[in-house]
Amino acid sequence: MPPLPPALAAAFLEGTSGGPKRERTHSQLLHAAVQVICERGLQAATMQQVAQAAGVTTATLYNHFSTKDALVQRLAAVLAETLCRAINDSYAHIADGAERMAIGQRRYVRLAADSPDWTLLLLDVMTASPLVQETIMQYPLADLRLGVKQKKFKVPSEAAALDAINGICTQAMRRVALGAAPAKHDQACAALLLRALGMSAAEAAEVAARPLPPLTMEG
Amino acid sequence: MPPLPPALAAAFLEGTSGGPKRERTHSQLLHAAVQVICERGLQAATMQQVAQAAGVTTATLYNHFSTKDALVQRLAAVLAETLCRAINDSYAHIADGAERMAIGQRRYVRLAADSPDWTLLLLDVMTASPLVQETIMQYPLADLRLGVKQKKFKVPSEAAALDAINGICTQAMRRVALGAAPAKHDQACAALLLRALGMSAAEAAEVAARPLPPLTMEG
Amino acid sequence: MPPLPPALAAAFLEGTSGGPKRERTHSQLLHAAVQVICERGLQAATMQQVAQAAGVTTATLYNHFSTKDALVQRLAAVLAETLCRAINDSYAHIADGAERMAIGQRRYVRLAADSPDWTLLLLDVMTASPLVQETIMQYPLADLRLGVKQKKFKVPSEAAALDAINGICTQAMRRVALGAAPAKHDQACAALLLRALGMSAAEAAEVAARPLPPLTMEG
Amino acid sequence: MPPLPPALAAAFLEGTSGGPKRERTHSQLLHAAVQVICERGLQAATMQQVAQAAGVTTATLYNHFSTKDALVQRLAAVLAETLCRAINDSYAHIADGAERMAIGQRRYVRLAADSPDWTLLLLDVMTASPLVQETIMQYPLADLRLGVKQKKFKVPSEAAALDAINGICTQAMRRVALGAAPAKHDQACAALLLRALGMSAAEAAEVAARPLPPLTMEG
DNA sequence: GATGAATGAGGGTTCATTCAT
DNA sequence: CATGAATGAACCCTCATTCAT
Repeated sequence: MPPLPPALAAAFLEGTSGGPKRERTHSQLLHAAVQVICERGLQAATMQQVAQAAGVTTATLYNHFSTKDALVQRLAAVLAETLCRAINDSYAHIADGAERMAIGQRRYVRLAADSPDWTLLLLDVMTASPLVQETIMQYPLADLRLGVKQKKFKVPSEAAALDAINGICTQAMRRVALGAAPAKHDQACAALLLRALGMSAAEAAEVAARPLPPLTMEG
Repeated sequence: MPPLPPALAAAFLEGTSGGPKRERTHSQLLHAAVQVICERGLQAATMQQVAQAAGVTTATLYNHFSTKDALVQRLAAVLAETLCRAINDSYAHIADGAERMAIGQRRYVRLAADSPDWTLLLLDVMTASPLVQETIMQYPLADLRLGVKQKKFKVPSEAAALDAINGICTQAMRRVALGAAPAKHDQACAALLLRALGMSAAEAAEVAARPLPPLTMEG
Repeated sequence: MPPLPPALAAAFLEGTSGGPKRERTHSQLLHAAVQVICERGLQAATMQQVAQAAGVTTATLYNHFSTKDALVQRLAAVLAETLCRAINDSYAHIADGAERMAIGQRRYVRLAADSPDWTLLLLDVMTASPLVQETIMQYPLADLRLGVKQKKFKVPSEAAALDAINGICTQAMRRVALGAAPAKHDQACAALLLRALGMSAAEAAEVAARPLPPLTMEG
Repeated sequence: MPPLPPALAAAFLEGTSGGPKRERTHSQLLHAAVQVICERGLQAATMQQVAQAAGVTTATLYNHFSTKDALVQRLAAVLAETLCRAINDSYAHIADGAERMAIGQRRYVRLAADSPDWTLLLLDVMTASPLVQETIMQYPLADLRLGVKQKKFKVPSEAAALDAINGICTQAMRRVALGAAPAKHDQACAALLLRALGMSAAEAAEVAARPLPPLTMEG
């Protein structure tokens, strides 16, 4: 399963082998979907391909997900859940809103370097699932508010700030995934983001350059 | 053609009536494509529907565009060309790189308010056509470099700056097109962008609040 | 179970609560089938839907009826049995073959007014089950022969008479069930039938207008 | 094309070889539909089978009939049109409403003897297409009214009379098609029908026994 | 006897695309 | 150049039915 980010594989794969049969199949189907969508793209991927990749018939696939859209939605939700939890847990011990923001941002961008295909899948899937997008944005939103309360950030509107956070991150991920980014793109983008949110250039650069806490699923 | 932004309609429609027959048909086909894609979405739109909307047979449509992808690419190129030229022309007389940047950004965001469907089409089409995206980005890139030369901007890397420009703008457009934006979202986002590019909060806010030059196609 | 004709519900429902477990389940399955087929139509109804309506799994349903056709056949038989017995019992005390014929006919037509969905189901199911149709026709056949023996009827052939009986009745039921029948359609059709079987117009009208004996399941 | 009633084949087949290509294909598709539905039954017949029988792909079939239902409706309409016109033309010269009624009825019943499969198709298709059924009933309705005006018929209600006409005829056709009818079933049923409509037994028998005018398409 | 899970076989429908005219 | 007509290749989805537990 090459495209799966190694750091997240463990968490996402959990349940593949244990648990009752229905849940095992369910997991296998989601994994097959990841594989296929990574290879062919979201809209070119077919239910048949997913079923075949999972080693079941389409009928079985439809027993678990009543439509292709339902499968995609569920996949988006699971991916988002897994990813957000993993990243967020990695900096649970950081109290500084600005640093939290920078770490989150940089983690996503680095993910794109580690697993380009997977990242494009994620971006595709998010666009197709506004609900999940909102779920994801809860995390940076919390950090944003924390930073504001700590007087690190000052923004004209929360909506604009969210657009900056989401927009810069998304764009950076896409660029990195496509292989068109210079070195330390994650830091540069994080610095720009912090500046957009109201920090001075110096501060922003410093916070954005701090070492990233490790990403483990065991914490 | 309700979804076409009125300000751009004239420019885009040019060529519909004049010129040799082949070019007229060509234009009509592109217009039909805009209509259909606005109504059904990029991927749900079919060649048959486009042909019918243009009042020709599919075979004729294929005489002009050898594949659906070619049609979409061409449409993207024309849309981008028209839009960029119009917006860029509107602030040709502005010498301040920062103000130029802000105006460009705000114009795009306002477009989303005026023509939500058309905007979503544009965003769709851009995602599907990296080449065109690059073309568009030439304009803000020039303004970015101008601002840097004028010491208004200071950025860690051009790539990061472009991601900020593109990302914030795209996200803001989407939010506005979906009707989820507060008032003056264009100004707020422009201000954030200018801050990201290195301006102080005060300066950024002032520049972002300056009146927008009118958008005419005749100038 | 709204579509079940109230007068027949009791008889049809008998066995739902009493008896050994297997028979109770059997009854419940048939009832579920009635419900589902009334709602979706005979051919659109699926075994899954029937099972779900009965609160069991499809596998259980298949434990009782080896195929969908078997279920339908059994349902047809039970419906016919229930219905014929009820109607026939209601005029057991009538000795006049012509009156018996008229009552039977009118009862069926009235059933269509009381329970249109159920009636359409019945017609569907009959068409799909010639054996059951023949079973039903035994009752009017007996009345026909009685009437002939009593010199009330005189027909060129039994087959033709049966076609008249069955055809007029079926058609009238359909019309009534579809809501396209005038008032007293049952009497009018019964009168036509009696005339077809050889009675004078005056006699036919008189017999067809006699009061219907009540339809009870207990008598 | 065994199941097509020879007498009607000519009329129905007209257009198979002449005319523009689209219409030729259209006709071929309808013929293929007749064949397939006769062999497999209405609901078991698939679009694929029809397409294959016509020697085209399913896509072509869908170019002509946008859904299976559309195909069936159109087929019903064409069959009804062909059949009604042929039968009606055959007794255009008869002025007696009763005789017209008897001829129509008998022709339909005889049709069932000549082409049992085709008849069952017709009955199936009619049930699935109430609009067409109404179209067909226009012809006997006209004869009914004529007979009433001529004082040959006297009926309690037009609706009841139509049910008798339609019901007896349908039932007789089915019985004959299934091979369960005695000799001269057409005459017997016609006589019953005329009696139902108010004629005396003697008159009815006499009218029903008159020779049938020939059924030619050339008239 | 009931169940959970799975499936084989196909059904209707779509659409980008081609080619003789 | 435009067209009418046709098509190949899937696609999403359904459902009667089975079998290990």
